Amino acid sequence: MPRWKPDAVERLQAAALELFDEQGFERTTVAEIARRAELTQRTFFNHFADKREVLFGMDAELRQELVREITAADALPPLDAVVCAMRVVADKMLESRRAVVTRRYAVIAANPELQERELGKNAALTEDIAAALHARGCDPTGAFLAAGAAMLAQQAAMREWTRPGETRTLRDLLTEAVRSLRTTVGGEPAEPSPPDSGAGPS
Amino acid sequence: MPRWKPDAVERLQAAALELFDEQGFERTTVAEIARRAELTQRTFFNHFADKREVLFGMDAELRQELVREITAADALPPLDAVVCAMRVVADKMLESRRAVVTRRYAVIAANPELQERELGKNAALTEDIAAALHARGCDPTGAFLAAGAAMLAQQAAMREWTRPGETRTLRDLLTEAVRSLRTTVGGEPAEPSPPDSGAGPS
DNA sequence: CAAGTGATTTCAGTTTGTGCAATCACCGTA
DNA sequence: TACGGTGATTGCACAAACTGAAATCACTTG
Repeated sequence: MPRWKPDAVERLQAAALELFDEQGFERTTVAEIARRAELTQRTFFNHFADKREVLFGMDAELRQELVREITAADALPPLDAVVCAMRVVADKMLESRRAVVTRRYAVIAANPELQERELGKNAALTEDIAAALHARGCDPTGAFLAAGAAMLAQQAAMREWTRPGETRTLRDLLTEAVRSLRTTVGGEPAEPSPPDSGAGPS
Repeated sequence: MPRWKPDAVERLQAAALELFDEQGFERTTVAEIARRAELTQRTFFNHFADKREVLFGMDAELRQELVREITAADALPPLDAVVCAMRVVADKMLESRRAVVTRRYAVIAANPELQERELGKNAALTEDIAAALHARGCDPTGAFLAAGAAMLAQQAAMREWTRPGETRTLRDLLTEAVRSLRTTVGGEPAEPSPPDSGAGPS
């Protein structure tokens, strides 16, 4: 007979998601999560750096996979390479888990602290993408802008994808978002050098 | 004789910036900040929601000013309106305080928790910008993408502007970043359609 | 001059997060 | 079989972040 029930990490993650969903993030204490997972508070902090981190488990492998796909898409220009990689990851790792991802997304959307953590994860991912592009010959600023633009489209797509009535695939929503972004950013008759302080009304 | 020394908030902000700069964010305790400002820990938490917030004071007025400028630049297309407003705000509120802003930026860059908070502030600002654009007739997704793109350029510009040797103005760096973003996002050989503004890059 | 206001303080308490030592089933090895 | 090492878990003690409630008291207002 094993000394401990297996899958402590998964049990903690599941308990946390349940409790956050039931009563909110702030009203849930770490001791409570641990109790429901039949573990102790101390064990929780052995597995997760802090209370929020319990919701961000699959981040590492997702990031790893994405970077791999980017370096694989060597032929395409930067933004296309990233978007292409994102489509692959969307199909391979997100599309099948739509229910869980949506639930997690709702929990995060309901709490500012969790939103901040997600923004941090996204920023780290952006840096990784930029690094992968830089390794391919992009200048640092260009790499950062391309990575950021791709993440922007990804965010817009996720917003739609996690909507209650939505049925389109994340892949399609991402493609649509990229097209929209290209329209918004690209097709503007802007004059690059207004004399000073703009031709503003008022 | 007044009962308390005036400007408690400013004193706390100054003390916090000093201490974070001297010994880092984590190694600085709230009690320590309060002591240097000749106040108590409880007073600190009366003025700031948490330890990080003490560094993000001028956010509110900056946001307010930016939104006003955006609604003022009614004639321009979305992205240009936002960038134009950002240039005004850069000139009016940032350029003169380069030293302080750079110092604050360095402190934030040195600590993940502070970076998360800044990302949160930036996200909130993005939402405000998107709301202002939406009020002008943009569709929600388009507004979000335009706001995000502008913030992306702004971030890239800030990175350069706060570099040790850098002498160019934030306004110029922002303009340059926007140009770079338009090149990165717009000029892709997948669908080459630059019908106007004949200066095709690459 | 009495009453009210509001920034500050004190105090007691909860929660997060950490360091350290102890437990004890499991595993490989003699 | 015996035996020592490994590693996930736990208990305990503790710093630090935050919170609610009540008290203080210069200043303001009527």
